[in-house]
Amino acid sequence: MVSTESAAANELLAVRAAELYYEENKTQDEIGAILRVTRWKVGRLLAQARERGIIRIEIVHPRARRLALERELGARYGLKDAIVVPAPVDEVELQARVAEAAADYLVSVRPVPRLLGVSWGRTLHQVAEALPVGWATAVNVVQINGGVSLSKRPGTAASTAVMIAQKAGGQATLLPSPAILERLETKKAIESDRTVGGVVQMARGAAAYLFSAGVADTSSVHVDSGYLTADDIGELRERGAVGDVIGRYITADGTIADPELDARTLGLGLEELREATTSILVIGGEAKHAVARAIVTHGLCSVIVTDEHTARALLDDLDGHDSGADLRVEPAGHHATPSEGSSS
Amino acid sequence: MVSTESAAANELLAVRAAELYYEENKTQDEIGAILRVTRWKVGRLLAQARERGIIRIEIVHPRARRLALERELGARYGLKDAIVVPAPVDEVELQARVAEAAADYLVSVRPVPRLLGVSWGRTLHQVAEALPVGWATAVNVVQINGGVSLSKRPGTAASTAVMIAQKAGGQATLLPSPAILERLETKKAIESDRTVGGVVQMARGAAAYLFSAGVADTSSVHVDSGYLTADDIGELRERGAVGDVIGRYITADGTIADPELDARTLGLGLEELREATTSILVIGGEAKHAVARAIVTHGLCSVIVTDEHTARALLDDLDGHDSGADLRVEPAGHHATPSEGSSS
DNA sequence: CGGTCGGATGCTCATGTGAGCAGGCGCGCA
DNA sequence: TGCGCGCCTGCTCACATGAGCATCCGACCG
Repeated sequence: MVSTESAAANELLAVRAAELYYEENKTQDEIGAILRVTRWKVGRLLAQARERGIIRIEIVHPRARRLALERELGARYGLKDAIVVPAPVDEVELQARVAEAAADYLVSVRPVPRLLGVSWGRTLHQVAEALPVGWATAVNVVQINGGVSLSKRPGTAASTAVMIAQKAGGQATLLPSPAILERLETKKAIESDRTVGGVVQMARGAAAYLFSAGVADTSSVHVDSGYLTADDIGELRERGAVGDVIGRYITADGTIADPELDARTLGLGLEELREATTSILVIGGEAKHAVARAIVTHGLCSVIVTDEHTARALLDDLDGHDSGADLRVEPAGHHATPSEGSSS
Repeated sequence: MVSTESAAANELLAVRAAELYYEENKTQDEIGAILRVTRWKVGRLLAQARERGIIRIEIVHPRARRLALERELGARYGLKDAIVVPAPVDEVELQARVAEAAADYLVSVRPVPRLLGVSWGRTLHQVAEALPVGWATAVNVVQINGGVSLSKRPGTAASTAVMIAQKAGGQATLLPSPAILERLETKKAIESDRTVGGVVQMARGAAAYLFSAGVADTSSVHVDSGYLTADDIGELRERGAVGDVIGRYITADGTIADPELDARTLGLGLEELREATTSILVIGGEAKHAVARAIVTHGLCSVIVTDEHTARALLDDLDGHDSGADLRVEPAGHHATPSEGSSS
């Protein structure tokens, strides 16, 4: 077969052309002279080499992004925006990068929200730290779910909201209440208290929300903080909980795992999150793929900031995961992205 | 320090620009619009990103080459040509690629040698196999050092020369003699035999030589073939031998390790190799760095075909090299390579 | 044997891109 | 404060490049 033979020869030519073009910075014309082909053919060889993946261009930088994945994610789940950072091998580094990216994104959000609702946790704390002083002017911050001032961990809950507000020269309004109350009556009582209910009311009016999610396991801050026991987590998992969003445990279906527990959970509800125009989910790492999937497939966020592994996991279709999305992978992104990207 | 801050900002801009340019195929003008800078600045950011190594362009293909290393090698050792292939993790694969590259090179040698002198060994056998049928027309081949027809290995010695000749539609002239004789007298006697001496004489007239080199250890084909014992190798190593070239063991200084042994070695001498206009060394793999160095530093080859690790080892300067390798790695290559490469 | 089709080839032309240069800006130094 | 000095900016212009098109060649089929 002559065609096979010439195809192989062409591929070799393409490799030589690519070397001369990308490594030696020669012009296509010069390459043509060297390889004894016309410069147009050189151009075609190079195009071919790029298509076939012979040439790999990679941007190696901690702040690099994965725009292709961002587009795919956004298109697949109808997000307003998606930010995907390359995943380093180191989990700690990964969390740092995601947080940094979230901070970058927050800075660039337009219009600048006058009031920003935030949850708390390890991730959000890192985001707060990554924000530059003066990242915005006069942005007030309100805490959207009950928090742990009692935690032994340095700077959780309150300090996160405060730091974000401070760095924007705004006021922070905290939610002075536990995340989960032991008795429903207590929760109702505390909720009706002006200082608590008022904050929740204020949170409902936030122009944007910034939140993360936790995994339903014993490493959760809820266990650390004493709101839940290992047994509680065990039961939640039996009910299909994959993780929590602003304190509320959800299943892969995006439904509340334990309504009774949820009723005792104080703060913004999932509906408010779903209906918000800007709700930014910051989430990264292997362990959180399941929660992340639950959140994006059920419209609980309009923006996601994550790492490329999580992004790919979200785009990979898992054939059989009961109840929920039954996604099917499309070959590749031929999405003719008509709109210009946003995020600068 | 304002400069630090703006430099960091610039770097981020460069990263964003690179992403949009290389991953999204946007024009510099478009990128300028997105990042709110002029298109000239975008051009400069991209140039900066390339310089700083933020953008990594790699050509992933088994037949790819390392032109930069080739140029450096050629310049450093005054070679006519150097062929460097990327090194895969797998040693077997590496040998295959080097052999393939050597075959490619041989095909492209101009003027086409009417008579080609070849040695034998595992490497050269692979080269012979990698040559396409009809790689040249009417190229005759002559064996340049004594060979093992007796070896248990399939297709060594004779078959290598024969295969190369056959594929070029030429005649192969073999050297019907052992590589190393036990007694000097025997060697002299056999050498003076017309059928042997004539071949050696013919070999001296070859227009080009193709050869590899062996390591001075017990895995050598010389040991396998029974020409040398493990003890012989031990003694050679004590005398500083790093390996053999067409059957002759040399030290890192490029001198004959054991003159007495060498006198009993039949075939072309090192001087003939050194003075040849085209002598192509095919060598790859970790173990052969020392021999390779001895060969190139002492002008025994005019062309080298190797892998990138070997190439880098050859370019790394070792301060004190007294026979035993005592390598010292230098930070990186800032070697200004002034001359344009040759190899087509 | 002649017709037709698909893919590759070499071209024209519009656009994209890099080199080189004048001006401006901020910094350091007196 | 005033005066260079060097770096950065935005520009012109020449060149490199990719899109689109007419043509050619070989393969396949009636």
